[in-house]
Amino acid sequence: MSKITIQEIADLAGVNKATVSRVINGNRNISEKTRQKVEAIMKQHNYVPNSIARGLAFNKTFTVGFCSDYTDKRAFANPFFYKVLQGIEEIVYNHDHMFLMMSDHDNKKSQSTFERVVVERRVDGLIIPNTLLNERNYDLLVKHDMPYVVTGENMLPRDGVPWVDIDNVQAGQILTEHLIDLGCREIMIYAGGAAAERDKFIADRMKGYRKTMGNHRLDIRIIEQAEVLKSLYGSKPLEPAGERRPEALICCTHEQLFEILDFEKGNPLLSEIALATFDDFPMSKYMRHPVHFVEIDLEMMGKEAARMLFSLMNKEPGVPKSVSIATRIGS
Amino acid sequence: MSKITIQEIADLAGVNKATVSRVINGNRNISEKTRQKVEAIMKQHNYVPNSIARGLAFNKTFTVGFCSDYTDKRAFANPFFYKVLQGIEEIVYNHDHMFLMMSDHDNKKSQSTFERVVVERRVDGLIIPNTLLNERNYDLLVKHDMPYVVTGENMLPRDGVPWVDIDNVQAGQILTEHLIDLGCREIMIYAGGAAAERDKFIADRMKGYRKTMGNHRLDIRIIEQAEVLKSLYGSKPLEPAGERRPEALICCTHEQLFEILDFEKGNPLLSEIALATFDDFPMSKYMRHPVHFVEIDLEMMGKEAARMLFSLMNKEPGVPKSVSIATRIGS
DNA sequence: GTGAAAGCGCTAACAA
DNA sequence: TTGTTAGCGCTTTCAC
Repeated sequence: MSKITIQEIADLAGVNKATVSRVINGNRNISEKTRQKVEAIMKQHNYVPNSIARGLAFNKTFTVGFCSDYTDKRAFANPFFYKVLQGIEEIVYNHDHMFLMMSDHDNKKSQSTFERVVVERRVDGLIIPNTLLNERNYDLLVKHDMPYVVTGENMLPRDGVPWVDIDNVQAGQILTEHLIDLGCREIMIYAGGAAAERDKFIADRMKGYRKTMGNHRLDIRIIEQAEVLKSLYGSKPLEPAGERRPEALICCTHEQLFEILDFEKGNPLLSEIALATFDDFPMSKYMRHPVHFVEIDLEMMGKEAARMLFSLMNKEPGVPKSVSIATRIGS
Repeated sequence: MSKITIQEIADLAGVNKATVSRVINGNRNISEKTRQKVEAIMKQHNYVPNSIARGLAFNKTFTVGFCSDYTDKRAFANPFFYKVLQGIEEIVYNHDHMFLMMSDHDNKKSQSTFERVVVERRVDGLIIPNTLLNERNYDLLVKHDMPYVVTGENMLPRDGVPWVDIDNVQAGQILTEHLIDLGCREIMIYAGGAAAERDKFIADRMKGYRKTMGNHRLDIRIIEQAEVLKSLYGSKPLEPAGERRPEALICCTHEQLFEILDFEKGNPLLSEIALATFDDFPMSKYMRHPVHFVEIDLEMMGKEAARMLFSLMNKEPGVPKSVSIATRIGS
């Protein structure tokens, strides 16, 4: 079954298929009588226009794509990553579009998936993580005039790249503020080696920390290596100020948090420190060492990205080129 | 740009577009010379056939869909759910198809997303969770002759529904076996009220437990309510056998595990018991109360589902109507 | 207000 | 081996 076409509906209704098309597309140049008749027939036969044919005629796919970074296995393995998808998905379907999800495999043959999707015009717009926006992909998008939005702050030195990210500076601030509220004064931040230089979001979180500590006239203490923590409890601490015991440690990423947690075993003194990090996860309340979290609304991030993309696709004027999403302390 | 069509390539090569089409589709009835010339032109102009037009001509979309159960918020919120997606995605793109992901919103207007996708033939095949295979959707799939595979054992009383699931009986067995290996003898299983009747996978896990306990001539102890655990340590235990202290407790789902963990706080005695459940998660090693896990290869489940779907789409003979995937004890 | 016809970009008979 | 022609199902001028 299911092969019912616009022509058959037209025949059944005794009209031309152009008329049926007008009904489908809500064209107003049509008598109420005809419209009703055609609609009745369509309903009766459960007629639904073939989206492929429509796409061909409109030169549109009514589909939005999301391309994840396959090389970054962690991203795909990260459960929270998917909250973003969920947010996107909701907006996309509210706009009566479909949602094509892919990861950027290099295909054995010829092109990467990303390239294929752009070049074949399988979608009308694309959302990609900032890690995927390199020179090559940027050029591809521009050349093919494909609307897109980047999740995570854009790192490519190009102007006008639309992106959506959480406000990492603000996140660093409220987390630090929260620890201060809790009574901590000696608050350290673990930046993990060169990570802060590589990843701007880490640098931003640190900036928020710095700012808040400054506001409260508290000393900034940045840890580069977990090993440093050991000496903090020695008889001769690194800090010239002497015996100031650290009370809290902010980890900029979950990986860093894990590193500290692993490190903790050989270092029981660490267990006296309040641990804190960004982005809660389901099992956090059952952890051996309690951890303070910032709540990051990744679903909102997905939604904002999708909204921005539709604005771009519709060529709406005055679309902001970037959106930062505020975070809050989890309850 | 990017608007280059088959016709223009044909003109450039001085041949008919049918000839170009033959080159594209690897038709062998073509001279090597012409093929080379056409291929050169295509390459030179980065020509890629428009997938929509191809789809229309072939009456195929080269796309496979996955529909998640939106009403089951837990499923979408469950991080592990996405490992399945990852598995599907890999197979789908290896088959040179696209992957359309959706959840089954009821659309404000007219139909549900699921229905739209099936009816508009947006995909050539569909993977859906068993929770979504109700009478209505089943009829829709059959009526529209849409190939599909179900993840999770099929619960709808229909024959020939193709499904992929993990082997829950086997999972129950190896988890029980593992606890026995660890020296536990008094092993309980927490089935959580009417859950076992509602969800077959719970019943299956219990079946595996029963079987293994029987093999080892150990007593089966099924807990229906967490409260029962309290009395086990009382002076007059419920069990007629008297003072047999439970040594391990198997929780059939993560929700049950959480329930027990929450319960544990008011019940310090519980902390002596070994806890076990199915399907590991990233943070498990940092939990206050160590938990034993069965490793469930959800990615494999996705892969098998996708493979089965392609077999169905290609009308291969002798496709097995269901696949059970073995689990193992995590390291 | 409605119909006829051309065309979206591609494939697939059928001829030559 | 290649070109011609007729669709695939829909939209959209342009007449009437």
